[in-house]
Amino acid sequence: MRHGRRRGRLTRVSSTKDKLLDATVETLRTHGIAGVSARTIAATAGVNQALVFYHFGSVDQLLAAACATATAQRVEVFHERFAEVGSLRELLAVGRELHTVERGTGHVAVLAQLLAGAQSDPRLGEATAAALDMWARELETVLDHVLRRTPLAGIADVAGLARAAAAAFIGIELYEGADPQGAGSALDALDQLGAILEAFDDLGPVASRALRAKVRQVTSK
Amino acid sequence: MRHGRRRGRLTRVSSTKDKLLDATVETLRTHGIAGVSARTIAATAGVNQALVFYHFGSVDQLLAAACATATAQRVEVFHERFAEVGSLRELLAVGRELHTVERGTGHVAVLAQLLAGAQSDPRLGEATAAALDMWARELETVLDHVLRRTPLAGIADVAGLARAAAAAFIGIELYEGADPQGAGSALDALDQLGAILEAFDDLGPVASRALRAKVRQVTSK
DNA sequence: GTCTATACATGGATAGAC
DNA sequence: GTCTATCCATGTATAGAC
Repeated sequence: MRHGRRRGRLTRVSSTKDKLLDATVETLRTHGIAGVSARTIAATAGVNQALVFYHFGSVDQLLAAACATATAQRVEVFHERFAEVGSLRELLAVGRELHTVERGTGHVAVLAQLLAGAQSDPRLGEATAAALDMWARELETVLDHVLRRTPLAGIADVAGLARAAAAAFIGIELYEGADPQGAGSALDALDQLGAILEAFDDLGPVASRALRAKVRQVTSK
Repeated sequence: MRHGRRRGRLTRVSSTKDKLLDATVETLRTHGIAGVSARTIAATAGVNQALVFYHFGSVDQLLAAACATATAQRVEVFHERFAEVGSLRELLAVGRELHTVERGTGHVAVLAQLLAGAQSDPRLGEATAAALDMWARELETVLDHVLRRTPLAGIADVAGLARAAAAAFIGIELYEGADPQGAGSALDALDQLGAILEAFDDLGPVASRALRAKVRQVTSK
C-alpha cells in the first residue's frame, strides 16, 4: 500500500498528484475514455483544472501515470491471494473473486478503457502494455506452480496462456458492461473449462503420454 | 452483401447514409471511440457535418446504427466459413483467419471501441450487446456441431463458451493494439488449449466417463 | 504549488437558404 | 436532402497573480 506516502516521507493528506491519479481512475470508470478530460478529472478530484497540466503535462500523460500506479496497486493486493493458489480450479476461483472485487474498484474496467484509448495513442499504448504485462507475469508464476505436477508441466505455453487469460478478462469485463447475463455465462463456461483441464490430472500414464504428444505436435508447428 | 441496395431498390452510388455508416467504422478504427465526432466522421465520409444529425439524430445513434450494420455484414461473410468447420482445431483455425482478416477490415477493433463506449452510454450498450449476441449465436451453432461426437456433447455449456470466446476475441484484439507480440502468444496458447481439448476425443470410455462426471459436478454447483 | 483568467480549438446541434 | 452559418458548451493549454 503506497497511499499517503511519497518518496518515503509521510504526508498528512493525499497530495494533489495523488488526488488527480485517483480521480482519473474514477472518471474513467464513470465516463469512459471518451468522457475523460482535464476538466472532468479535476472536478472529480476537487482541484483546479490547470493542475493537470502543471503536474502531468497533458491528459495523455496523466492517463498513462494513472494506469501505472493503479495497476501496481491492484497487482500488489492480489499478489498474496495468488500465492495461496494450488490448483487450476483454485486459480479460477481467485479469478472470479478478482472479477467481483475489481468490479467494485473498477480497475479492470479502467484498464479496458485505457486499452481502447491506447489503440490510437502510442503513449497510452506503452503504459497499457506495461500494465498488462504486470498482470500476465503474475499469472505466469501461478500457472507455473499450478501446472507443476500435471501432465502439462514443461509443455504448456504458460506465457501465452497467461496473456490469453488477461485478454479474456478484459474482454469479459467489457462484455459485462453491455450484457451482464452474457458475461456471467461466459465466466461459468470458463469454470467448466478448468474442470476439464483438471480432469487430465487424474489420467493414467497412457492417456497422459498421448496428451503430451498431441500438445507437442501443436507447439512445434 | 447489402451494399448499393436500399429497401430492395438499386442505387447508382452509395447513399449519404451508407457513406456515413462506412465512415463511422473507418473513423472508429483510426481515431478510436474518444476521437469520433460528427465532424470527424463527416470529414471521412466527405459529406457535410449537419447530415449526421439529419439522418441519424445524434452521433450516438449513428454509432449504434453502424455497429448493427457492420456486424450483420461481417457475420454474414463468416457464416459460410463457419459452416465448413468440423472440429475444434478447425474452428480455431477459422478463428485465426477471422482474426487476421478482421485486422484488415477492423471490425473487431471497432466493436471493441464501441464496447468501451457502451460502458457509459446505454444506447450503445444495447447495440453492442446485440452485436455480440450475433457473433455468439454463430459460434454456438458451430460449437454444437463440433462437440456433437465428443465426450462433451450435451454437457458443455455451449452458450457460455461461445460468449467467452467472443469476449476473449475482443480482449485479444485490444491487446494486439498495445502489444502485438503478447497478443500473438495468447493466440498460440489458445491453439494449444484446443489441442488439449481434442485429446479427449481419443480417450477410452473409462476416462471419458470420469471427465463427464467431473464436468457435471461443476455445472450443477 | 495553486488559483484566476484567458486564448483558442473542437464538438453538438439547429435554423434557414437552396 | 444538402449546404452555410451560427450558437453555445466543452476541452487544451498557457500566463501571471498569489
